[in-house]
Amino acid sequence: MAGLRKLLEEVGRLLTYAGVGQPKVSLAKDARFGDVTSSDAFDLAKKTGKKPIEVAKELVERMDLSRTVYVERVEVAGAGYINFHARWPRLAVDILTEACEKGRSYGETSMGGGQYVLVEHTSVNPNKALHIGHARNVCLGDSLARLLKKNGYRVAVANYIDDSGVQMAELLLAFKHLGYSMEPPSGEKFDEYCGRVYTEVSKRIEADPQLENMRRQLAAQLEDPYSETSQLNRLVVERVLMEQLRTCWRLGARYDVLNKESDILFFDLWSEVFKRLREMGLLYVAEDGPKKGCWLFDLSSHPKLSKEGDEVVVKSDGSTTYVARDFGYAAWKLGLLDKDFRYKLLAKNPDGSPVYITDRGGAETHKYGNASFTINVVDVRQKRPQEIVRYALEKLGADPSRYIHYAYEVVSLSKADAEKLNLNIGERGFVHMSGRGGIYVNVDPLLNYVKQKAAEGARQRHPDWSDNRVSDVAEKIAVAAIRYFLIRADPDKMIVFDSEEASDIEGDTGPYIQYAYARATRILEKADSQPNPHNPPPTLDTKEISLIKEIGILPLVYEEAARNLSVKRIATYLRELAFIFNDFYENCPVLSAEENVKVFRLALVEAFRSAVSSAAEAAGIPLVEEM
RNA sequence: GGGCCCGUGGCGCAGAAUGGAUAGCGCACCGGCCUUCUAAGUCGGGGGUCGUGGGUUCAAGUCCCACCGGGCCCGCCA
Repeated sequence: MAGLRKLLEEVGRLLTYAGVGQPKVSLAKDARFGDVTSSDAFDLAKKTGKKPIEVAKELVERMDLSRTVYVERVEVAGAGYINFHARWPRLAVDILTEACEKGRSYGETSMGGGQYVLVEHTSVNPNKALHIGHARNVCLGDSLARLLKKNGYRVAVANYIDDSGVQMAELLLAFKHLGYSMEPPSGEKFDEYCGRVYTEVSKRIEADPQLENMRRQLAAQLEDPYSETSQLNRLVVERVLMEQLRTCWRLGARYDVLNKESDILFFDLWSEVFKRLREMGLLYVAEDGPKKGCWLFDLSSHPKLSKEGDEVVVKSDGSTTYVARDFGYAAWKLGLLDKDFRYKLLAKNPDGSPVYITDRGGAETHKYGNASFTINVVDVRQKRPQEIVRYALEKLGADPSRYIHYAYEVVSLSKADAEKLNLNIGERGFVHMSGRGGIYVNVDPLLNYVKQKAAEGARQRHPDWSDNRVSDVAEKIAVAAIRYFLIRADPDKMIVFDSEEASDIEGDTGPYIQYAYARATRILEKADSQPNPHNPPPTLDTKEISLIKEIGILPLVYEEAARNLSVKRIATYLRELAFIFNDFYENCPVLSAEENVKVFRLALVEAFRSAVSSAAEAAGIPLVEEM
C-alpha cells in the first residue's frame, strides 16, 4: 500500500485513540500546516461547548507518538487545527521505492475489483469528419476508459454508429442524384469531403421541396436493409468510419466494438423491450391529438418530465424513433435481454487489439453487453432523451444508477475563428458549431496546425534532427496540447474554441508536462550512478519533500478521479506535478550533488517519471523523451 | 411556461464526494535569470468586494433561498 495512505491511516488511528469518533483528516494544502491536518477539534468543541483550541490541546495530549512509524510530531495551530508532521526520510523511502519499482503502473488501485464497464464515446454520425466538439467527446471518453482501467475495472469501449438517419439520406442524395462524385478531390480526406458535400446538399434541400421529397424517399429505402440504397449506404458508412477512426487513433483513442443503429433493429433488441413495457401498461397508442396513431411511453409519473408530455417511441407509420432504439440498446448494455449482436472484424487499433463492428452476416459473437454499469459520453443537449432511457431501464427492473449519462457542454467557435470561416456573428463572442451549417473546425487540420508550430520549435532546438524525428515529436506535442486543452476544462463548462489558444504550447498546456518529463529523462540519461531510494539524506530539502508528497498522492488522486468520473482531476494533477518538478529542477541540482544525495535525487527523478508516465497514460497524453 | 447548467483579477481557467487557516495558475503587461541536469522553463511586480442581495455556521468561492446576466433542452430529427 502506498506510503501516504499509511500516513493518513496512522493519523486516523491517533485521533481515534484520542477520542474522536469519525476522524476528519486531509492532506495539508500548505507545508506550513504540516503534512496532514485535522479540524476535528472544532466539531468536538461545538458538542462540548469548550473552546476549539482547548479541545485540540487535550486531544494532542492523549496521543502516544512513541510507537508511530510515519508521524513525527503533532502541533496545535490557529484556532484549533491539529497538524501532523511526517517522518519524511522514512515516508520518502516507501513512496520512492514503490514508484521506482512500478514504473508506468505506479499508483494503480483495485477499487474496481474487476467489474466490467462499458464506456461508449465518439458516436459521430458517419457522414462527416470529426470536428473539435467531437474531439472533446473522444478525449473525455477515452480518458474515462483509461482512468477506470487504472482503478482495476475491466473496460470495453463502444462507439455508436448512427447509420440510418436523414443525415445519411442527405449524403446519398448527393451521390445518387446530384452528380457528386464518390471520389474526393486529391488531398482531401473522404470524411472531410463528405462533410462538405453534406453541408452543400443541406442548403440546397432547404431551398428546394423537390429535393426534400427525394431525400424522404431515400430515407424510406434505408429502412429496407436489402435495398440498393442501403447497400450503397453501407459502403459510404464504412469508408467514412475508417477515416474517422484514423483521426480518433491519432488522438490516442481505441475501441473494442462499433454498434450500428440499423443492427439494433436487425438483431431485434427493441421488440422484447416493447413487449415488456407494453405489458406493464407504460406504452399506449394515442387515440387523438397531434400524435394520433403513435405509440407513446408514459412519463406521467416521472418527477420532472411529466410536465412535458409522453414520448413517442413508434411513429404512426410504424417506424421506431431514436429513443426507442436506445431503449433496446441500453437494455442490451445492462444485460436485460437474451438477444445479442453478431460481429465481424473491422480493423486493428494501433495497439494491435481488434475492433469489431456489428454485422448481419457476421460470424463472431462477443459478450460486450451485460455490464456492471455503462457510461455514455454524450453532450448535454441530450440530457432529456438520456433521462428517458434511464427511466425506462428503471421500469424494466434495472438499477438506474448503472446507466450513466456522462454529459459535457459543447464546444463553440470564438469570434476570431468564426471570422476565419467568413461568418459574421454580430454581438456575440462565439457561435455554435453545426455540421449542417458548415460551421466547424475539424480535428485533423487543427492537429496539423499545432504540429507545424511544434515542428518549428523542434527544428530550432535540434538542427541535427531528421525530418522524421521532428515530425514524430511534433505530432506528439500536438496531440498532448489538444488533449490537455479539452480535458482540463470542467465538463459542465462550454469551451469557446480559439485556434490560437488551443494551439498554444507554452504555459498551462500539455507540452508543459511533456517538457518536465523530457528534462527528467535527460538527467537520468546523463547520470553515471544508479538511482537509490533507500538511503535518503537525514534532512530533505522542502522542494524534495513537495515532490515526494505529490508523487505519493497519485493513488489517492486515481481513486478520487474514478469516484467522481473526473478526468479533469488527472489533468490538474499532471500540471501540479510538473510544476513541482520544475521547482525542484531549478533548486536542487542532481548530477552535481554529492554522491549520497545524488543517488537519492536520481531515485526521486525516476519516481517522478513513474508518476508522470502513469498519469499521462490515464489522461491519454503522449510523452516524449526529448523535445 | 417547465427543466438543466454556467457566472472567480483585462482574457482563459483551478480551487479535489465531506464548508476550514493570507483565494491559486496560465495568457497579456513590466522587470530579472541560459560558460551550471534543454529558457517549450523559472523568479519578482502591478492587477480580485469569488454576478447581486439575504440566510445557515465558530468558519462560506464552496451549503440554502431569491434575484440579475449568459448558454442549453422541452419535434411522429437523430
